[in-house]
Amino acid sequence: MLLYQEIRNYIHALLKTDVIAAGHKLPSERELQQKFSSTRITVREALLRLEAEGLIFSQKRKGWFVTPKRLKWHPATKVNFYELAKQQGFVAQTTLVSVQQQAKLEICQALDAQKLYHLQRIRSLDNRAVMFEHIYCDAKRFADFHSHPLDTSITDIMAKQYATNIVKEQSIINVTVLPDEVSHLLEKNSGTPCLHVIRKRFDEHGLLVDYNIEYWLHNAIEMVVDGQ
Amino acid sequence: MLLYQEIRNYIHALLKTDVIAAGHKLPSERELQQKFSSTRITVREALLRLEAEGLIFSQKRKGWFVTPKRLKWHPATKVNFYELAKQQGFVAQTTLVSVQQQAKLEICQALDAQKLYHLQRIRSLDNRAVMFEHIYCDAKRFADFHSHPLDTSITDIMAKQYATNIVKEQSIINVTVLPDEVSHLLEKNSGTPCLHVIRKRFDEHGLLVDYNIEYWLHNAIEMVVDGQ
DNA sequence: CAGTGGTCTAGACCACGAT
DNA sequence: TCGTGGTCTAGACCACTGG
Repeated sequence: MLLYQEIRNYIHALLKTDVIAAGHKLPSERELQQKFSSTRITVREALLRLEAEGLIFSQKRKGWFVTPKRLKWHPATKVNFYELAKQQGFVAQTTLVSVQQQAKLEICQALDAQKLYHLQRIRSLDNRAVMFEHIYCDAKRFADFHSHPLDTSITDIMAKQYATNIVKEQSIINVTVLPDEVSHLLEKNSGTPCLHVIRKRFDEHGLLVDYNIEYWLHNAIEMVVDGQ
Repeated sequence: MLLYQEIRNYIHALLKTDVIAAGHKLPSERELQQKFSSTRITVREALLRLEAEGLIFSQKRKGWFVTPKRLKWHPATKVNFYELAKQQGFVAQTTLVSVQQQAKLEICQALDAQKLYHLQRIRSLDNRAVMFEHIYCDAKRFADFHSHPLDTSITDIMAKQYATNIVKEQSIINVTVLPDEVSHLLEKNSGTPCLHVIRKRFDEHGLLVDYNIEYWLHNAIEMVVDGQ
């Protein structure tokens, strides 16, 4: 049996038997190294695989922790993040990182807009940052958008303040790693796995309302897709 | 700038400029080590991140290769794998690994069956194995199932031979790593990232028809989900 | 057979966190 | 200040691939 597999199995067992509960800290790399008379490289081999598996995650220079349960997420239905989280026993939070007006060519064309609002937000579950998103929408259609509380539901603001309702959406989802700017914002290491989601939402006339790029930590969600 | 980031950027550039085309081999780890006056550990740090990103993959002891383009997959619609692949310019293939009759308790209950057919199959695109699946269905409902060509479309066989049509399905999707048995079958390393899909399919009476567990290489597909 | 990636040892220095 | 993980060096042996 490979050594890193033994270490992996050992930690697996710790998690399975709830010796270490969700959110709690694992023994340090050096402790594990001693326990298995090995080296940090080999210990990290095991830890990185467990991270890829979604069972543990690291916080920069703080340690390795057990991943909390995943949020069940329905990418095919327009859901209110807070509602969804609450139903599943999480406390959800949204932080507005920045609001800008700008004009990214490709997205302007998609939205048929001259100028864009560009929001950047972070979403957290139980105080754990799990998602970063860019939201782009037409600055003309949503005039004075920044005067609304943009750390709440954008869908609600669009519906109530701009009589704009989302009736259709499309998501394109890839497994990849966080871009370095995003890993920095989420206080993650470079190379952290994630789900990259491009989400387009349309109104009743079939017009594109907003264009969103989301990065979800791969271990924070479970997707549920109903079909046909 | 970190050394492994430099190596990563270097390879990024090779891919971006098509110096190395999809499916082709990267320089060996030792070549890269020399080029950057570094060590294999650091080179592998870069390669593993590029793998997590989905840009390259390794074949055991053969080398690192550039990932071909991803198959666009619609988990919310029942699709014919061959059709889908063909439309996107891939040659698809299915290999039957095993057929058994058995009685796994949990799945028997879900299917309300006494005995199950249990198929194991591998699916390939352009001769690259990209998915492993378990298919479970009621052995009584699908009597003599094994007498049909089980390396073709199960949906078709059920429709044509058993007058059973799928009208609804649900998928639960998680990002994780291949279980070791599966990584072995797909000739992948232990710890290879994947999408783990549990797919349940129902007939017009709302009865569960089959229960599938799929493991897709994370770099082989892109999910497209339409909503509302 | 030589070359490849997979695994492993035994160290080191650093930035940052907790205290 | 001390412990943490993040990065890096300089080697090694092995199983397996390919010619």
